[in-house]
Amino acid sequence: MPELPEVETLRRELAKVLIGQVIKIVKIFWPKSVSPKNFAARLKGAKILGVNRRAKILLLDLTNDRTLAIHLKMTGQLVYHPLPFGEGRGGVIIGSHPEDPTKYTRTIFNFTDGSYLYFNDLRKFGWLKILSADHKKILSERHGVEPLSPKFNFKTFKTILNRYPNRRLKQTLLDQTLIAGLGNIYVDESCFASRIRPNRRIKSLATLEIKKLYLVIKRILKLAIAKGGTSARDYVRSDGSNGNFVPYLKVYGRAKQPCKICKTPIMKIKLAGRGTHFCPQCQK
DNA sequence: GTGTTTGTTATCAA
DNA sequence: CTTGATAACAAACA
Repeated sequence: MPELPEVETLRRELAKVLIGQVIKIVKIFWPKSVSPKNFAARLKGAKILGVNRRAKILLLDLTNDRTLAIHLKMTGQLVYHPLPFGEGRGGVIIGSHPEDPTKYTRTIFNFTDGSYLYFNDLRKFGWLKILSADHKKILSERHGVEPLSPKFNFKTFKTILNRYPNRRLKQTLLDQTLIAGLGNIYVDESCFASRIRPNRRIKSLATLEIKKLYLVIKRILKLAIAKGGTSARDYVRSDGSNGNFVPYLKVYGRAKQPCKICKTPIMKIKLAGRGTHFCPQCQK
């Protein structure tokens, strides 16, 4: 369930270790995850010039004006190993580590300095694509505003919401073509923090409610990034460790548990096809 | 065997 | 065009 804060955490961590790396070997264990067909051959010898993010997609900018785009979907992981197994690490040969390759490792990148990047993905929904500059632009244009960019101001947000006035709030917040990067966790958390029920129709929202929602979306995303993201299930950081945002979750994954504000049991319903958590007392 | 988990796209229906 | 629902992708877990 990597959403914006999780992918941004990975982007920051991987930028530190991947920029300047040259790809030596690519091993593919699940070919359906990658494209085009000559994926490995195309990447061999490519140098990583930049590590960026658009929506929930990680973008490794390469030489030759190509970009390796990575979407983790629900269960994808990117784990970086500074040194090959059995070597280095203080000269000590060590056994299995939590971040070692698993039965869910779908692709391995080996760099010329001996380090590795693993793409793990239990459910095989994630993908890795080599994009031309044109296709990268198309990909970007398919997505809406970045909620942490200066372009995401209150006026813009109101305009975006009003695009579909009859939708339920949650459906619009999840719509990647309108706002890029929110997923099930941060939508539920933002609705709670703004005290708005996620099933409210957009057109019923008061200006003050929209203002509150606008502010809490930015606040929650920033805090979640600062904590390294939410490891509710499969997501891990680039060193294999967990993110630290779970203790800050107020409704997501807390069905039937007492609301942290009023003690009322958190309700869980199905909305926009997704499990949706809210406090029936605090949220109106 | 059943329902649930979720990001995204496709498809169908009103 | 809007909206809502469902399936598909795939695997694990209760």
